[in-house]
Amino acid sequence: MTKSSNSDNRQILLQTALSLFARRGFSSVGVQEIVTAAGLSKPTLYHYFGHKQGLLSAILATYSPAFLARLERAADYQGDLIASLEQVAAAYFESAQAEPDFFYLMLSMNYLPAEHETEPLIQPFRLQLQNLLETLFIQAVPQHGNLRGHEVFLASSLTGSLNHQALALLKRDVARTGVSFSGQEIHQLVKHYMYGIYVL
Amino acid sequence: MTKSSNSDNRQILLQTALSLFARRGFSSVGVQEIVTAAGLSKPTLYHYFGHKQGLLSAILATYSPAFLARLERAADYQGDLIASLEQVAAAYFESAQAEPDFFYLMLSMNYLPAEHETEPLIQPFRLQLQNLLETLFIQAVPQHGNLRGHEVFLASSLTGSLNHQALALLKRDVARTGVSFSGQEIHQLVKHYMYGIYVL
DNA sequence: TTCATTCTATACCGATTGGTATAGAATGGC
DNA sequence: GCCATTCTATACCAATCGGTATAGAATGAA
Repeated sequence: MTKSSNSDNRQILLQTALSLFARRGFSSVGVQEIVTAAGLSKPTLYHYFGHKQGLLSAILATYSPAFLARLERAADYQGDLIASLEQVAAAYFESAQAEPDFFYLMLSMNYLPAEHETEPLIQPFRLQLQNLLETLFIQAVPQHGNLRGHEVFLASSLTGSLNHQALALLKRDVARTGVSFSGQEIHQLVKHYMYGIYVL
Repeated sequence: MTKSSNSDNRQILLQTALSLFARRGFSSVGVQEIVTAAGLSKPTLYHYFGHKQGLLSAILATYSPAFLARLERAADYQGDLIASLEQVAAAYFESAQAEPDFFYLMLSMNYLPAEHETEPLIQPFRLQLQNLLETLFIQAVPQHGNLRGHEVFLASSLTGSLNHQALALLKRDVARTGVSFSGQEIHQLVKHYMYGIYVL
């Protein structure tokens, strides 16, 4: 190599595309629109990402590791399931707050049709998240024997609640600068999840 | 009027479009692909639906009333919240089973970005569903005073759980002829929703 | 300096996008 | 029969789609 990589433009393209995809969806945003918004040209984009899907793939590769790592730390089980769940919920909402565009993109991709062109890209992410939560519940089985055999259901149900709650908050706060997730919502969600409706 | 309407082709186009939208998403399916799959031509489609969005709008107008009416009947509160919730969950899954394409389309549209071109079409549907469930919880307040003030959260959380559970089942059973939702999943979901994890 | 390599833009490609102008076929009212 | 209306197809529209051929600018290694 004789020329050091000028990855500034790569970053600009990545951010611009993320913003547009998160707001209007992958399929509805054209490559020309991305490069125009970024103040660059198509060959630059294709130099760094190869094709349109590669751009989305790079977005996932850039943001999802930190997201999943943070959740994995939060899901660390130390004998207190409630504490772990509250940490997971907090990490989930805080990640959404830290990278709202990425979070929104993940959220929408997660519910896309099975034969959608982006499904192969989101599937590993979904599986990792599901595994992460299942592992937490499996670890909690010794203290909570009644969980046994329900790990898949519990992980799926928790993800659904977190997603839908986050969606409502994102749509509600769409006009503000930052999305705010109060600790109250976290406690409410976890308490309801653990004890049902009678503790609300 | 001098010629009675031949709405067969209208129905064919509606069904074909529904099937394609449910499988690959609204934005990824072109008008030409729809009419080719239906064995018709573009002017026929534009005669009945005006534009591409009108086609999606007609799909919603055709299927959502029955879906919501069925849920409304199921959500009828007779003093037993558990019974109502089980009826709602059963109605939700049975509707998904009865019209899997429509259900999948609703599900994916529900989590699309706020500025997606189809958001105005799905918003009324989402609000009606949310209202329907909130009303149920409000009616249950006299018997369950601790619910008061949490109706919005509970309706949102329930929807999220139902959606994510339905998604998992749909993806799991994607290859089979019909999607099967066992009564076991319904009981599990409602019991967990009411009493938390300790009854599983 | 020379040269290989990286990066970027102009201009273009064929294919497809949503949508339509035109005209003809079908059909019911009269 | 005749006419109005509904429905449908061929052929077309400008615009955009994802992607690229070509060439030049920039830069580091030698």
